[in-house]
Amino acid sequence: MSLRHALLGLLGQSPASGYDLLKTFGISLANVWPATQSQVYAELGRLADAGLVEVSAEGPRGRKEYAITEAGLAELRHWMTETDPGPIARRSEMLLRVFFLGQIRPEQARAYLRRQAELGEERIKKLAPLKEVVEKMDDDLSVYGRLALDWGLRFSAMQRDWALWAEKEIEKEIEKKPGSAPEPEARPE
Amino acid sequence: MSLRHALLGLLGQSPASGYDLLKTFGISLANVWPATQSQVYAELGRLADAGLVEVSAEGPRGRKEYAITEAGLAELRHWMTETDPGPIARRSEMLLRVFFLGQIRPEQARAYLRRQAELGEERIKKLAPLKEVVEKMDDDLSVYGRLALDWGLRFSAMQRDWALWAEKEIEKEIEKKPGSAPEPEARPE
DNA sequence: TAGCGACATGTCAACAGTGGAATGTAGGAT
DNA sequence: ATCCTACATTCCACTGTTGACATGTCGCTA
Repeated sequence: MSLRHALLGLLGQSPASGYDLLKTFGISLANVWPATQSQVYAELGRLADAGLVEVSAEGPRGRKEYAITEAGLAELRHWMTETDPGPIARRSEMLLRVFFLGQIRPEQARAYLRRQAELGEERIKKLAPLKEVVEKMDDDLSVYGRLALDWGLRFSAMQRDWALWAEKEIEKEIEKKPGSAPEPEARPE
Repeated sequence: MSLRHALLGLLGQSPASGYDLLKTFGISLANVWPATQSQVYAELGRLADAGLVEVSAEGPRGRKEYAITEAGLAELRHWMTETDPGPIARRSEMLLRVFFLGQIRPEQARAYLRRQAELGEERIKKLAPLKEVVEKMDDDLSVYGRLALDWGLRFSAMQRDWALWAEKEIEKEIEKKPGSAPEPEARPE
């Protein structure tokens, strides 16, 4: 139930409407905690019911600006300092497939890993330019957004290096026992 | 909907009952794709309805052993070779908090990152001994389980190094502007 | 032979997340 | 004056995930 804390965290920085928050989820938080409209508006309602946020202003078009309350701040700080974040990468489709690599032809398995290395490399290329953009943002986001960005960079590099290494491992395995390919492949039909 | 493919992948290696599969999810797949009883039995039923698996034998206690069908194999191979895995780490509570580190006192922020470094280190210590265990398993798992394990090791090391670095970055930030701590902390009442 | 633990499946309620549709308003440009 | 775009919220149906509960059987051992 961390969407709740994501919203509290955002409102802790400054009051905002659901619409504003949604934009943030679409940009800076998109990669760490995506959320949809339906989720955000619903959770804001629940948060208000619980007294953790309150409507601080109403604007045109029915706009409701929410601000965090004292209780909300306390909850936010408690979450940040007293509880451990859950496991990082609960599910990974990418790794799931690795377990089944023995069921396709070795060249296909190698291609898969090569592709993962490429994806890592691409991600680095996409993230790297953001570094300068983040540098110029308002102070908190500049400092902490940079930390998150760096995590992404390191992660992608690790992914790429691992995939490259893994591909070589499979190569070695092929040389060890050449004739062990599983049946040819789904027939064209 | 990758639980479906996880089951196909497992049944692609050898026929098994829901109970058997559940044990696998509890062990080797626990870290890449956890699943509960309810999910596994329900999905097996759906898979059978779709003709991707079939009951290959019935045992004592109502045991139903499922085997993958030709259609299932085709679907498995298609998934493995023709489709890209979804994004690796969709949500990360750990990184979400990083964005809000400016809202707690700098020492608390540093403590958080130090803790993340520790968790990475602990995870390495827990995973490293498994290397030898995996080495001794049946062939496919030995090769591919090792790849997955190595990913975990590299990931944890990356996490630890990043957190250590990030902590130093915050330290630098503190020195730059000393008096910027947000209000004291939730008061003890 | 009684009982226990492992085997084995099935069902249910609740919640989180996804995607889309419906509805309407304000403000700026033509 | 009109129209378009961005603003802004609400509702809904569907799927995936969790955890708990219910139910029953087999095989070993005390």
